[in-house]
Amino acid sequence: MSHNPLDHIAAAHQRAFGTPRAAVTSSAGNPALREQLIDAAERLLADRQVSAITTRDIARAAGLSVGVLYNYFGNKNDLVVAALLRRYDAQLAVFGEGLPVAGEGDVEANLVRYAEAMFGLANDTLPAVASLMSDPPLMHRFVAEIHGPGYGMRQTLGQVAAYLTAEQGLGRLGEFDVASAVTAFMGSMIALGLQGMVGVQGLIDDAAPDEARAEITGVVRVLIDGLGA
Amino acid sequence: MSHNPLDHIAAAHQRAFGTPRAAVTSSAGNPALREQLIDAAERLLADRQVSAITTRDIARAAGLSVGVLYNYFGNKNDLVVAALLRRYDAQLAVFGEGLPVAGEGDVEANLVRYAEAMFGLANDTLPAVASLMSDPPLMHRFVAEIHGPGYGMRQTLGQVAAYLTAEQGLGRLGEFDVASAVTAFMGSMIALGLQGMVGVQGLIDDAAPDEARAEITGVVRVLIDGLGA
Amino acid sequence: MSHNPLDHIAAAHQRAFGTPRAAVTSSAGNPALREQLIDAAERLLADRQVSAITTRDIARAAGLSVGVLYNYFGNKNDLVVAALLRRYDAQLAVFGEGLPVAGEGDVEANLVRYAEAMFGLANDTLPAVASLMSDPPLMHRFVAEIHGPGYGMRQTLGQVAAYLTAEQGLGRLGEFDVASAVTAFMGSMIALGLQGMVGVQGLIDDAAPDEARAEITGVVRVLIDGLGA
Amino acid sequence: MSHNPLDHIAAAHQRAFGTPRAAVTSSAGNPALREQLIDAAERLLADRQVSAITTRDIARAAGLSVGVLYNYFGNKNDLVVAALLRRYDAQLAVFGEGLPVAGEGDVEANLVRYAEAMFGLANDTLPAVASLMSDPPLMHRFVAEIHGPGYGMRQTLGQVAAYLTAEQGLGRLGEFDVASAVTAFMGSMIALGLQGMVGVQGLIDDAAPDEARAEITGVVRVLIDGLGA
DNA sequence: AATGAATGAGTCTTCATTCAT
DNA sequence: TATGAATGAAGACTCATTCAT
Repeated sequence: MSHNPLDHIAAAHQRAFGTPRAAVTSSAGNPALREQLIDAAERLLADRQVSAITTRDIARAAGLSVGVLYNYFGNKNDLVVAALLRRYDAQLAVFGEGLPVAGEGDVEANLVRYAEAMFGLANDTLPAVASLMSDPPLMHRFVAEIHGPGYGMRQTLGQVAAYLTAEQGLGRLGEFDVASAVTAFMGSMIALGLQGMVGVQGLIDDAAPDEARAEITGVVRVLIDGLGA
Repeated sequence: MSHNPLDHIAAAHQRAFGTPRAAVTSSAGNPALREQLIDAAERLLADRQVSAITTRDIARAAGLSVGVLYNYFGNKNDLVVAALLRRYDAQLAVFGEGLPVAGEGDVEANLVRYAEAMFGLANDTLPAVASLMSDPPLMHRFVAEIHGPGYGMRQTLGQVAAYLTAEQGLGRLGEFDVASAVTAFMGSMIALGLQGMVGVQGLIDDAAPDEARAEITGVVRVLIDGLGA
Repeated sequence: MSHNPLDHIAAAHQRAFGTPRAAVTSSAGNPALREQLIDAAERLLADRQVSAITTRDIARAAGLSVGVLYNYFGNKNDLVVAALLRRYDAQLAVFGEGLPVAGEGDVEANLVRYAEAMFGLANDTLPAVASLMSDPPLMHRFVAEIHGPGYGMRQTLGQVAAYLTAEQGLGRLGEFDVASAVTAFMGSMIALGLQGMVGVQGLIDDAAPDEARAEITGVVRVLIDGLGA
Repeated sequence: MSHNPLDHIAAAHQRAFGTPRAAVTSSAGNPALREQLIDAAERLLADRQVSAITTRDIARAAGLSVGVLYNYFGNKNDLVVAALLRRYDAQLAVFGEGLPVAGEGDVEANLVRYAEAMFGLANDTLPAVASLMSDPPLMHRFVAEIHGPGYGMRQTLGQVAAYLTAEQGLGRLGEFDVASAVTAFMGSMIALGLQGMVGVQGLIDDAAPDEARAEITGVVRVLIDGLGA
């Protein structure tokens, strides 16, 4: 149990958030401006896709000129990656908040709450991921960047894995491969998120986004009970 | 159970794939050229994302001049949608092939084969879907287009649903909500697919794409057995 | 009187309309198709400006293929010139119809009717002239073409000149330079025509196009009475 | 007579030419560049028609790059309108200069000088107006733009109207409708101007542009004496 | 160091003209 | 000879990046 490959993450997390990100680009004098730019880009990223954001947009949103961008970042992509990372971090940071602790409450109810958190994460994260897929080099840079210890989805999923492992230890859940279970959990939530993203009547099912909640419960039950006879 | 909302799909599928697709755009004389253009676009779509493909690229890849595109399609997007649909159809067409029939063989082995097929589908389909996310209007056109009877992912998932339902009827699987099970199945495969897509070491786990097969089996087992005590 | 420089025109007119236009281009087999094309172009010219008409438009309107155009005309402009000439001829042909004869009726009323005819001509003709001004080479070709004996505005104005001269001979009008009078008459009507063309509130005055009629009468009176004390 | 609707224009004129034009488009930093672009466009407008001028042409003529155009104008048409207005203003500005005052000199000689000024204006203005006729939306924008107080041809014609009215008041000209007289005057000069424009041997008469002067005198005499017995 | 105007390559689209059938 | 699909030059406009101030 204590050997789950995801166990080491909490520590890594602490380390990671303590140290500043490796400088993506040639840094310049005023760190505040760098932040201003990232903040602006992050804000724009919430509404639009990467490809729909121009350097002018970012500069205007930051209340700065386009030129400064190149004082703090090698190019537009460097800034976008930084903004994406910040966004990502913010989303992951809230993930764990208020999630049930192993051994407390009803297991099924707890799992539903975990599922809901994962569903929210998928909804927040998927657009950015999709956005990056349009730009493979950018994607790879992003992935390389978040792959440092303590970053990324693994972090988050580590919490899920830890919960499942703990409940197993308490005997409140059966024997199963935790990593696979995490994949199934997260994947189900991604699938649910894609539905709502793709239009009123989605790629996967007809359910409107609002009905997602109901579906989450259904999926959790299947995952708990299994398909077996 | 025999009333699962996905039940009617198999029939629709047959109907749909028998009739040719409604013409997406204004057509011109030589159908071969139209195909040539779609083929070229489809080929490019395999490598690059939608936004990275120019009309010149397509024309060059097709061995034609740029102007010809507008003899067969109203604009670049019309052609791209056509190419995307073709890609999609080709992928869906092979989906059903050689999949196990309910009642035959071992249930778990059958489910692994279904899972593998879904995994392949996710791998083939996700890039295009991601690509479209960068271009919401195009995405909506695409979704509207594939939403006709007999189209889309729902079709395909219908086959999975039908299999699960049939095995339930035969008593080889337990009681569960088929739609939720399909979501969990497909979602797990999407999650696995995303891993491989996102770089050597993925968003979700560290497994290289090659190890996916092993993971599929693991996930299927979890789905069958469930997490319950 | 018999020496007015416009006198020779009537004869020239007869000559001109008897003989076919000098072949503008390499002619081809079927004269009917040539006409079909000119007819189609002429029809389109009534609605749109030269620059807004494509070879495809003409071909479609003629019920022919684009290629045939180049069998009967050297290029698009040759056809346009031919159509413009035909249009022009048709407009001039109706000009004389029903205009008063010298010596009959009231002179002022007669002049108003002439003025109205000129106003109508200006309205029909100005757009085409303007259209040609956007394309100097085309303009020059057109002008060269209509400059043959018996063509063009001179023809028409010759009728006005003849009327004025005749009334002078009858003593119903005073002594004045007929050519200058024709210029003043036609010019006034062109000015009135430009007004209506240029928008609700024109370049020259505020009068709406509908009020033109009233203005015509006013102008005619000024022309008759003169500005002198 | 002192209530002729054109009377108020002189004052408006003074007001208008004192204040800078309302900004036609989104402006950018360097006003000199804006001028450079307008100057270049204006220069090109002297030779070619609107439709024959490309953004590249303007940029090259201005010694700038194409992109800069969009820093100072929303689009090509905005710049063209600005250039057209500048051309127009320059022409109108000189119109009044050195024109005779009512009560001084010989009335006929004065009218000839007015006529000559109008002829010059027609020659300078007509090409642009014709140019715009090929592009109705552009024409309407231009007309709307020049329709402000103190703008446009009406302004200029107001000076003519004022002169005529004043001479009437002094008893040096008879009774006639001033507005109609202005139309006849301006129209005659437009007709004369069109002749020279339309080619060596024109639409209306054969006179070469150089002979225009002689014709002006002839027309003025007719306008003064009238056609009446 | 910040500014923001200038740059110009690159995008989609149109259309007169050609030419194989 | 008629057809109409193919061609490709040209047009307006965008936007990441540079650089003089």
